[in-house]
Amino acid sequence: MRPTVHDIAAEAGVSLATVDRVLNARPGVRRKTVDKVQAAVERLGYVRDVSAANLAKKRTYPLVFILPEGPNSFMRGLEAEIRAAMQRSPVERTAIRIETVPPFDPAAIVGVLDSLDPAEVNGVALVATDTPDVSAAVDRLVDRGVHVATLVSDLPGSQRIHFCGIDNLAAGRTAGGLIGRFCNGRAGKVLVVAGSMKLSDHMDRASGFAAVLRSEFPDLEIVGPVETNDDADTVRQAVTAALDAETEIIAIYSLGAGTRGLIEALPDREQRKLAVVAHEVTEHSRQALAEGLFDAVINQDCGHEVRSAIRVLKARADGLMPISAQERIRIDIFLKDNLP
Amino acid sequence: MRPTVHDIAAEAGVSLATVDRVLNARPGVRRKTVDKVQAAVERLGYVRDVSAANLAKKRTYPLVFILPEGPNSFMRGLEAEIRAAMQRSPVERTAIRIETVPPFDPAAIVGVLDSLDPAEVNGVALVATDTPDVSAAVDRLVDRGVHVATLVSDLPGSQRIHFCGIDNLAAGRTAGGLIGRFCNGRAGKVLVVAGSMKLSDHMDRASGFAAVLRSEFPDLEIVGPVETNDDADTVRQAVTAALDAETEIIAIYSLGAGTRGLIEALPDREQRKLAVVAHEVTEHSRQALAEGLFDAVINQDCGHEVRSAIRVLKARADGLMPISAQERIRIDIFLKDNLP
DNA sequence: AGATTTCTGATTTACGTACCTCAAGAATTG
DNA sequence: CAATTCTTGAGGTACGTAAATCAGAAATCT
Repeated sequence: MRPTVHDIAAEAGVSLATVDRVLNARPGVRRKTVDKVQAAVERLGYVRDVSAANLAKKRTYPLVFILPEGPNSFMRGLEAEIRAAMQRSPVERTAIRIETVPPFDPAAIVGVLDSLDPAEVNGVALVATDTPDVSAAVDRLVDRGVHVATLVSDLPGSQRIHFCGIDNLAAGRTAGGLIGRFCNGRAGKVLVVAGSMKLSDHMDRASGFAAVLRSEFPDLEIVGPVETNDDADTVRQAVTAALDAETEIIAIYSLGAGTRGLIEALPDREQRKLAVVAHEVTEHSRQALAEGLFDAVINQDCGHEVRSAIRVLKARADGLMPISAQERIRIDIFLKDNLP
Repeated sequence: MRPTVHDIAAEAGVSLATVDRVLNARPGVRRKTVDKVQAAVERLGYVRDVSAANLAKKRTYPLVFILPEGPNSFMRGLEAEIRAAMQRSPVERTAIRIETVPPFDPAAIVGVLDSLDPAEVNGVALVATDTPDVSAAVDRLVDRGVHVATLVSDLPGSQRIHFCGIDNLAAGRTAGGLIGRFCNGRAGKVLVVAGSMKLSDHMDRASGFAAVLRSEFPDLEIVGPVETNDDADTVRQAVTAALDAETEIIAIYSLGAGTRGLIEALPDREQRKLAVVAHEVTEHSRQALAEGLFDAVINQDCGHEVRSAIRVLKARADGLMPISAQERIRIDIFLKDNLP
């Protein structure tokens, strides 16, 4: 039978109330007594029964998610996952609110961050543009006692407690490794299409990609990155223009969104053998994979990211440090052959 | 505030005791009353508070894991994950026992299965050889009222309730897609190294691999599969012999274990440009990837598999059906660039 | 109708933790 | 030394569900 607080009390030779004070870090216990209790906890291997604890303190965690509005499939998928988490609210004792802001609009994010009331909000997860004003607004919010985690795209200079997303440098390297191997010895140019260099995830992917090409595949030369603001039409025009202008392009790495535009711009498979790697499994990219138009798609599981963000924010609200090893989000690689 | 059993009782116009009888499927309630209560549950959107329920019924789930002994790194990793789950036993209310058997020994598995007492064991997860005797022993155990799940390698003909593992056909296809693209137009032979065709996971991988090569990369011809019983020394000898005999081999797909042997048999990267894809991230394969000796490693997260097995067996012990969509184990692809 | 069986209500206890109050003991201060 | 503050003990209630008992009501059968 696993030990209870009663067993700890008996073992330590103190009362139940004292054990409770120690376990919940309440004041009014002498240092020596605290040690006695903690020793007893160690000896008996006591672990708090989370079920019972949750039952007793019927605490709820008010959280806010901030993400860009607009047609971006990935962001809409992210929103769907947040809504799924809201469905689980009664079980997880969360109260989640979603705030959407215009994409690529630092000022809008700052506005939302500054409007949050620490009395009503326990934690915030946001998809941020990596700009100084957003960073400052995050720091202000943290100073006001709200825990902040970044989602999908990081804010490295800020006081956010955690980044819930993939290692985008590694993602870029992976794309480089794949494209390099898919081109397999052929020399030529690789078109890199990005959304915005204001986003740290796009920046990181571009860097990682360039690093691998430079060191491992020196015969491949990068064209770009072309910035498209993740807009499908812009992507289509940019890719079409680049393919027309540069006949030596043998591969494309699309590290942002607007995948539909990329697909529309791609020439027939037979005409021109391009190695294509894109990001995020969506309806469009899935079909492009299946049809052989894309060779690989790098994906981040936004369900994992949302769940991780909630865990981390809840843990911090309880004064615990998140176990970062457990919260690592993996980079998924999909070929047509392993599409779920 | 979310509704409680008391609210249900009031809403349905019955007593708490009756609500309890209905919710826990206890006998002694008229059909009409059951409907009334269920209607009230629907109306109020009642969901059982798992914390409170777990607290009240202090049930434990005795489970048994059966897996092969021996030096196989993957199996030892699996065992480590099971032991990690045992650490969580107090929280998850499980009582897990591990039984190891000699590898590739159906009779030993049968022996263990037949020795289990339904009174003491609630569920079994096993890494099975796909042979008729094991299948029959599983069916006997199921008939005696013990829930059985297969782990890593399936037993398709049996009455196991669930397979906790990856889609190995898709894994084989993925390997085919990767190797096909890595060879990129070159014609030649591909050596396939397997552990044992008694294992359904190895069978499936080989089939999926062959299917993709046949349909998408007809210039690549399969040599093998060579059976090695997952023994490193046998793998080394087999690969060395094959490479000596067939000078046209340009790629290797190792779909089983004994990865150390494969690494030892591989010629210097410079000498002979081989595309190599293997399975499972272990200490050896990780290093081979990092050194550029392997091009890709396909992995299954055995931590996920163990946790999934426990969830499934617990759910079945409570008479619930597992949500199969949630229990799908993903196929991980690792390059040197995205190694965790 | 009465006897019997089948349902239902009312009530209680337990699970392990959180959190509260009140009183009394111990330690510290002036 | 007394006055004060700090620690501790004892005891209680609450959380929502499970599981049990027992008496009484309702339905079914003879």
